[in-house]
Amino acid sequence: MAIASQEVSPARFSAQLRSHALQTRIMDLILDRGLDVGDALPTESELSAELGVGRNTVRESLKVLQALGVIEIRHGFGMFVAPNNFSALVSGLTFRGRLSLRHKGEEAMELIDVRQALESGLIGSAIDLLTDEHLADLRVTMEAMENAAKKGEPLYEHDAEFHRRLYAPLNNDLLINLMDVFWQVYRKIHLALGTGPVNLEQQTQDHWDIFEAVANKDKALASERLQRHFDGIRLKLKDVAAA
Amino acid sequence: MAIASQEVSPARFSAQLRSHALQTRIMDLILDRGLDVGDALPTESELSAELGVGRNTVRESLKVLQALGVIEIRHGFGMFVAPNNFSALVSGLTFRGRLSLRHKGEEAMELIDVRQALESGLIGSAIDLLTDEHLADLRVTMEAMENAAKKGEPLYEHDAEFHRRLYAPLNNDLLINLMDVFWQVYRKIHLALGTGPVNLEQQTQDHWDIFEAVANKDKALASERLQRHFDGIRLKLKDVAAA
DNA sequence: TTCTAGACATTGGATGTCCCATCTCCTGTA
DNA sequence: TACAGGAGATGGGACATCCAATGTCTAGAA
Repeated sequence: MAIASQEVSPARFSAQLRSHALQTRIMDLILDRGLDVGDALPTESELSAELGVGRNTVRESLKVLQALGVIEIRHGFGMFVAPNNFSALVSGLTFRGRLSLRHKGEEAMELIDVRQALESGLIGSAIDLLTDEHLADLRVTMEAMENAAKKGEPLYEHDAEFHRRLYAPLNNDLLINLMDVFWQVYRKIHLALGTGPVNLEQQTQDHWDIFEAVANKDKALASERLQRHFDGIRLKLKDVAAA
Repeated sequence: MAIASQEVSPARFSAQLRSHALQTRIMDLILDRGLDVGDALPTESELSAELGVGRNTVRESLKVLQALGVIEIRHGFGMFVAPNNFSALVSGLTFRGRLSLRHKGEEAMELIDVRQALESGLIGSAIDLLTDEHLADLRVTMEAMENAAKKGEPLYEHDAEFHRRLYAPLNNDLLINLMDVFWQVYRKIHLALGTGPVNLEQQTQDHWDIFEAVANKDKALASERLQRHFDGIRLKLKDVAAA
């Protein structure tokens, strides 16, 4: 079989393009059939037959699509169109970050720059759309963070939750996902470097300050305090990297 | 062979985790050996032997790493640590965008929001670091855009180049890559929708306006004009999606 | 010295086989 | 009747092996 003859089979196209083309064909198949998030894809064997390529080849593309967050593979059950989620990017970006830290750690700094720009740039819009409910959620998160700090527990999750909820009013999944990715990458790099001494109280106070500005709907102050928050993170990262 | 017995072989771990673990092992191998961008990885067979898994299995993970931009695979030659590049993300994000357009196109709008926040948020820092050389590059790009517009050619590439150069002073590869990804995704979605009527002159003038503000180092004005630029894009996208 | 053809190493792809994870449904029991 | 447990079907996971395709490098000829 292998009816690859259908296409002109340019043979000059680099293999990389062929591989990429297969991924595209599968994505097109999903779109053409009107499959939506949660819907099941054909089985590997069916895809292999329909696309005229071996099952291993199909599997390689499917794994890539899984890594790209396009589909979700459930062993023994089937494959499904995945909900939006960028967790896949974490691996790649983390690798980049760790690779760069061997040199000068510049790329890790770039990541902070992007986070800073995104967050301080969007805080104004977020405040515009902020409701009392959102604010209540934020306060709950802050209280949880404070409790954790008193117990000497790491604040990773609460910190992430705070930033996630801060931008929830924007109702922008892409943004939330991106920020989550950056956050996780930063955390992994930080852990890989070995955490320096952390001042839990200072960290909590920083967030309370931001919270206060947001609660008062003071856009300029909130933006400024976010800027400083990231400046602090940047300095800390520089210290750790130097050690 | 298949000396998987080395590890406890938990067998209870979901397959997804095992797959992810293999990718991580390969990345760790790269980092442990001190391989740098451009260096060659062991061959597929060697990896298969070293990691104690079949070549097909290794290949699946390698394809994923390629898709994540971690490695570069050259048919018939070998595999190498890839330079930083996020082009892989384009596929996944484009798929998301097209999927969302079947509904209300919200996710495409989210993409514009993120671009707007990034660009208008960072233009200030970019202007701070702007040199005459950067400015000259920008002017060249603008002149090329104007020429293309006069000939009625599409401005896609010049548009992308303009934004790329606008933030070149920041020397932040992550940012440039991200913006490139967003831009390409936007373009693909736009093409998939069928381009509506485009006003080349207006588009060029928008960019000249931004250029002027940047050349005058007027941060506030540049930021505002960038905001309006994206507002225009957003409106246009809404029109096309509605049609 | 320069160009070309072929050997070689390495990845690309196909097929078959077996294993094992998950779900479904049916049966037996309370 | 309702619930629990297990058998079977479905379908992905892993592997071995073959051959094809391709980029590199080298040896030989002009």
